[in-house]
Amino acid sequence: MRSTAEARRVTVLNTAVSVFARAGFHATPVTAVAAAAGISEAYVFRLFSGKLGLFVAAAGACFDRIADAIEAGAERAGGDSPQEILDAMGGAYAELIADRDLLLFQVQAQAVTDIPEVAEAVRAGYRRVATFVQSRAGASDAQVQQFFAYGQLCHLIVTAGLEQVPEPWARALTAGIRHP
Amino acid sequence: MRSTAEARRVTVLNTAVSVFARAGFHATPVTAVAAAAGISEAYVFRLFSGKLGLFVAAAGACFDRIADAIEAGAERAGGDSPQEILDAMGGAYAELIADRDLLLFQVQAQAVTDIPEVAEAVRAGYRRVATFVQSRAGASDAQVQQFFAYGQLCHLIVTAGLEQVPEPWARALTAGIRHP
DNA sequence: CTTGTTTGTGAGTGCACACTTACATACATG
DNA sequence: CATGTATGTAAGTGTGCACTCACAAACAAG
Repeated sequence: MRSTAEARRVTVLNTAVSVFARAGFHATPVTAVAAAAGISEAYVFRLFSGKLGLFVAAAGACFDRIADAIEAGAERAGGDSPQEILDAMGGAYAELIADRDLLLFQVQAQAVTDIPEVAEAVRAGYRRVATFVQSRAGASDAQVQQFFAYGQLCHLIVTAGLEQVPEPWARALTAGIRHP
Repeated sequence: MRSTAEARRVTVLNTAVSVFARAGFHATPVTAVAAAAGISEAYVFRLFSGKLGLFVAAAGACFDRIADAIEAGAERAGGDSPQEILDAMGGAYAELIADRDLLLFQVQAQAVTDIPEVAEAVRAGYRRVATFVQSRAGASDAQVQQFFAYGQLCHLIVTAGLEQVPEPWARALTAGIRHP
């Protein structure tokens, strides 16, 4: 016994977020997650109820980390106005996704929402983040909507690699987005 | 000989967009596309260079249809101001994606941008649409950016099924989005 | 009708991968 | 030390799927 099962689950989940982020649910064999976590494939299947259970749990971990980062960002806001708090949250989010894993995992999760369990996990994640953003910033519906619209734009920018494209249209889409 | 190979390719591509849209690249067997197109799997492999070639070609067809719709929408704009033309384009896009296939295909394509050929196809698609929107509407960079940000928000709304969620946060995110 | 070309398919082949089972090893407790 | 329990794995098993190949049927042209 090197570790407790619960501690293993936590480390496996964090590596699962990173590994699933690259190639997505269907293109990522459980072996890849197991190898990255340093344990055997068989043990992953004992820790989680199948590949789907692992992915859904990883989605939970992903949104947990996002919610925590946004919450911490709000604490560092320069002022009390909704827009100032939203900007602080956006900045914290931009810093968090600099390593791209959390952002890409969200994209991968949205791509497999034809699986009901995944769709519910995605809704639960955005429910948590959206309700917190709205209540903590005291922002209007329109401000919250804009916050998430530009968040989703980041998904396009990163997946398409637009920050590497020097053409004018790409510069227009990436303008003002903090180091994505 | 029932049809020419070129005509077959066109019909296969349009069915491929619909079929890939549902479960994505890796979870969709070529058999599924072939069956939906009413031909054998073997013939699909003769018409296209492998599953990846089929998917990339389908991406081209997808963005072709989007570009055409936006172009047609611009013609029906109520006025000449950039915002009016953008609104007309947005309306045309909203109508087009009512059947969800084109929208979901974009999501699936963005999810497999770890494959370089797909990433390039996605960039080419958005390059075409973005440059047209900017030049045709005469819109500012910020207006173009906003146009695409809210377009990407539609992806989240549809994949997560937010239009079916009666809770306040979901209403905020979907407010003003035309029948997604 | 014969020969050639294009359209089309049935029947494989080989491999990757989700999931299981039987077994091993560490640690705790009496 | 004996027994029990939790952690961990090696070695399968079965299936689904990308891709191929040998072959058939339709059409064209001489």
